[in-house]
Amino acid sequence: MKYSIDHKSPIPLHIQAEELLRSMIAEEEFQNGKLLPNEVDLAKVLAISRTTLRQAINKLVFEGLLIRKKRTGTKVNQATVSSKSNNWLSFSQEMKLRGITIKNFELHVTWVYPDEILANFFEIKTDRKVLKMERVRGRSDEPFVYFISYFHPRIGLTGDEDFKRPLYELLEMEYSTVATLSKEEISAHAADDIIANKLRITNGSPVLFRKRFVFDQGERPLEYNLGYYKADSFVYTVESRR
Amino acid sequence: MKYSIDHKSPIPLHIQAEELLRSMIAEEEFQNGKLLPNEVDLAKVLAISRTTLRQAINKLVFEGLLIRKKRTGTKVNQATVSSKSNNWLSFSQEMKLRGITIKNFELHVTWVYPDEILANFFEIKTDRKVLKMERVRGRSDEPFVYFISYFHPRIGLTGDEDFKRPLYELLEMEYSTVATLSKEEISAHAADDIIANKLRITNGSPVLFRKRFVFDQGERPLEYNLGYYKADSFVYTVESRR
DNA sequence: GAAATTAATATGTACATACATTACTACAAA
DNA sequence: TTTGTAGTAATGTATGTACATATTAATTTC
Repeated sequence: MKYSIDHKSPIPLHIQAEELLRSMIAEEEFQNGKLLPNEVDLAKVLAISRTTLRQAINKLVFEGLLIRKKRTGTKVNQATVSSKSNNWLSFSQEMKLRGITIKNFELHVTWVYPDEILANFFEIKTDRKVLKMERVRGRSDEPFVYFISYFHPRIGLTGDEDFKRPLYELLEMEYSTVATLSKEEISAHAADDIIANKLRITNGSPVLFRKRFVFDQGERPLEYNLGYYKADSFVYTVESRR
Repeated sequence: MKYSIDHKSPIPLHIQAEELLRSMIAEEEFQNGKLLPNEVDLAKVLAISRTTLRQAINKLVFEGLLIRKKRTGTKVNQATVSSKSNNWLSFSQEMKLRGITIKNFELHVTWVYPDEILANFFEIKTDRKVLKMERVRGRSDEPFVYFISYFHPRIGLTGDEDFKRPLYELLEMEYSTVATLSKEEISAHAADDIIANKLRITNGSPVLFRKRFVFDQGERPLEYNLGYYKADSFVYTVESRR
């Protein structure tokens, strides 16, 4: 069986089902509009109840990844090209979901002294070094984002970690640190020398700038992240209700 | 009983329950952190099954309006209350809050035929005219945003309204149309001739571009709004929790 | 051949039920 | 005072079942 579910695992079945559906979604044939197996059959194959399967599907429908249609079936939502704000997929996962393979152009990890702003956010003194990570990423030979991240020393990162793994997974698995709250500020800027160079664009070109403050469960500061996106390569979507 | 559900109504019970929860959420005491009735009891009071009630609660939890906690209960997510409602301040209110007085530079109102995209969003034919509003606003003698808005003919705007009043107030008071859902896309662009001219910047300068789809209670399309903000004059903030 | 009818098939709604897990409370033991 | 333990109250997980509804596809009728 290609897909299967472990009934003995402590991980809830609907979560397993959700993960499984996500990997199905990532597959090319479903990306191209092929219908997923119908609920009754799929539930039978996975040996879970239809209710449980629907719980998993519902979540993805809500996220906008799947679309249901009566008498027809359920398929991947092709219209959803842009990302949802409250979905916490990491950058690479997000891109993978859209069939874009990410290439890392640069990856520098160093220890630096924080400036005033950073020390203030982390609630530490400026003589305590923090881990800084710089990263340029993009598709094929075209970089489109330049990230700078600072991590709170509390986490316990050494700098020798495998930063090619999804970041939040790394933090969650290895350092039992879970990012639960993020405050972001988005604005447009003109690229300065450094950024223009990293993104291979001309000085003064537009970039989307995202500043991100990430907190853990206890609302303690975790990460300070700056992202410079080449214009038109990134669309930020927000949905709000009152 | 204050809250109740009509079992004879053709509207699904879980939808009725959802609406009911929304009105509970709107109440002050719950806004202030009071726990909702527990699921078992509430289901009993409403005479629906716990499963059905959970279906309704789940949706609101997904939306981030409610937060569940084991052994404690379910309550309104206070973090979203503040930031979300902030999001819904109108432009001039928002600016007033920051001590900036807004000046209107241009205000054009015309009737135009919608293009394909707009007609599709409004779910109307391309031969039905819609109201278009263009606006340049800023502080003292410096314009910093160029808005283009299209309004659904259903609303009943004539074009002779006083558009200097706050927009959402106008719609709510005079046309009993309440905007409840907005989907936004934010990206960075280079200004073209038209935009550069409106904002008095040079061609190719960075602008923050915000595309906004606004819906009413019934999720029917209301307004399509394009906003071009001069770089550094506008920061978009988002807060999200998982 | 066109229009109306019927059947089939997928998701949609709803219930009753059971046990698991989490985390708070209170009390007892060390 | 601290630590352990049992009880309890809430949400979390999961199943089986039944019928409703919408939409496509096939069939019959005109």
